[in-house]
Amino acid sequence: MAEIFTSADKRTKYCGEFRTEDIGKRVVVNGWVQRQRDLGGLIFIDLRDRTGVVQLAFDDETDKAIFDTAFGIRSEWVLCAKGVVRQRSSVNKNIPTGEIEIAVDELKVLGVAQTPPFEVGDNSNVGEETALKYRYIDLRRPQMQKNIIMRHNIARVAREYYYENGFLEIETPMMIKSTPEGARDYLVPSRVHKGSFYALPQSPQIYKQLLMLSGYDRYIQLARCFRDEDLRADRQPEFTQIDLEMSFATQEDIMEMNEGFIKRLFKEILDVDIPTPMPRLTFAEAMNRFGSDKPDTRYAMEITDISDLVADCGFGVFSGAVQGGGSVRCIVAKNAVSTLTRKEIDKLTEQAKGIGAKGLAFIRFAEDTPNCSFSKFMSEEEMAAILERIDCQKGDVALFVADKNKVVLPVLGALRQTVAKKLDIIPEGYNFLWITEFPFFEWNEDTQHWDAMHHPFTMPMEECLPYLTSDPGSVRAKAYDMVLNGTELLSGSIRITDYELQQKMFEALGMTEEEIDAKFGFLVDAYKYGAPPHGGSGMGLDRLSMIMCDAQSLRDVVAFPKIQNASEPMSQCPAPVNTADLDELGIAVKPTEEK
RNA sequence: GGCCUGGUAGCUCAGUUGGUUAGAGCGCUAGCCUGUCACGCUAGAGGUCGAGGGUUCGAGCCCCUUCCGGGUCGCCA
Repeated sequence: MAEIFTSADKRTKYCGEFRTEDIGKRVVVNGWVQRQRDLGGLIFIDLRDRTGVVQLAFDDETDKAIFDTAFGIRSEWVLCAKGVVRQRSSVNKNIPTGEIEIAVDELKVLGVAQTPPFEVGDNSNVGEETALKYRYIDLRRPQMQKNIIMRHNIARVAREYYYENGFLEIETPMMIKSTPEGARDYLVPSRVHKGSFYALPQSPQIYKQLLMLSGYDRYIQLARCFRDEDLRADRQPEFTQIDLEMSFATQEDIMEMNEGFIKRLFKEILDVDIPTPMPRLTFAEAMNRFGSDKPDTRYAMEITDISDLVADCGFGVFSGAVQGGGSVRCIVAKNAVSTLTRKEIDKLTEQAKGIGAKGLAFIRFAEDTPNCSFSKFMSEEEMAAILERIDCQKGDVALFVADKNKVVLPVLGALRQTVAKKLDIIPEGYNFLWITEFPFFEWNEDTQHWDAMHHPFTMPMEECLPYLTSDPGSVRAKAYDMVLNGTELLSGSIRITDYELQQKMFEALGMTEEEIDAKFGFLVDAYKYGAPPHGGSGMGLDRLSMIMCDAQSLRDVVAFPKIQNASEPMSQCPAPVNTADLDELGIAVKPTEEK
């Protein structure tokens, strides 16, 4: 039975904060039992809170009743202990409080605990399934507490920085109109308007733009966003964005503002200097050199084009690709022959096929003569020219893809990542860069029309305006992504503020007058009443936290995350609701088909 | 929806070619122990081998179906 907590039981300070200067003081501590060690006539208890542990000591000086209580105490019980801080007779150098202990003379059990399903210590190694089912226990682990506190500090620095720079924090609605573009919306049924639905926002995009029209010229929000799409290690259906918008600002201003935040954040939290301005690559350059619009530039292994060398060679796969308007390109993994065995190359081939390549050609330069999958189709001169172009030497492995550029580049980009991980050549550190000049349009094979790559409110680059309808594929946008170690951390753009141009963009995207009016009528109207030039960005707080915590999954930096099927193992949501509630909403659920 | 991968004690895992009674570490319970700190020592409890079906004299292991995780592709304006 738990004892009652009174004001006299409040902690003097947190467990992890006691030091030698507290010796001799009478103190109160509150916390959870990390471990009880019973040595016979002597009992030690490590008491834990979010700052660390402190040792409670019970010995022959201790009152018999208290000693007996301590004897029965088990892991994860919640205690209030009072006593005098004293020097330990044997110091534990591994913990900050290791020089002292508390000689307990009063002890209250505030909460008893059943044996937990897993141990809370940092050495515990629990599967995610179990951990998430008992997330309230899992969150007690020091590593989790560190991560959650780190995330808090990132949010704190964000608010401090942007407030200091004149940004206003303004909340935008969580119940908004569903827009069928882009990701699937989470829908919220309306009781008052039966058959009608709100949507949870995928981002505050439209509302923050309207705030610019209203004159709140620097806006920030730590905005919750929702997307009903499949999960990944770095993708949760609900996530948080450091969302901002600036009026009377250029693309440069917005990028600088974000760089300033990152610089300050990394200095303050990790004491790491991030050089600014950050390097920049255009989208086209990033694709050509790294095969990705979010390249990890901590290592090289750049893509080389050998199309001109093989355009007329005897290997049909290569010459055919080039003559068909595509290309042949490769990456070279230096000193990789021992890691990239034939078996490993076969695996890479499977990966390449999975992403759309028809196959993978290779040179494996293990012996004096390179082992090459296509050398029999090549003359010696052609082979020599290729080896020279790509700088492939003994010990190296070169991987070639031949196809349309749309296939070649992303496949090599993916292989580059996989190979770098296998070779373990990715250095530690934080490598930021900007990707700019994204294409405005993206051809959608399924619907056979152009989609907006970023979103339809993005400003095209001035020099591209003449080609909006004549050559949409060439139109680039004033859009920019900040990339950190191969992760897209931020995405933003300058917005269209001319409603006639906006109208044109909607039309170029194949939307009819009626569609535009139905979906974005109010937005188009708003821009008729005096719109300042503006733009903004959204930075993924979860991803940023993940990288700064050196975590492998968003689940390590989100307090109560969803698992891969978008459910939550602890509360077991989503869950069916009863028929009466559905009736009130005017909703009937179709029975799932019998299997 | 596709592909890869996993499911054995409360937790983390091992389990050979199909062969007797399925193991280890941690945790848990009990006893001993006055300086531990991942305390130590002794003993003990604890199993629907995810589920169902099949092959076999015999299945944790092989086959089929299915459920549940994880990763990834599609998807994520």
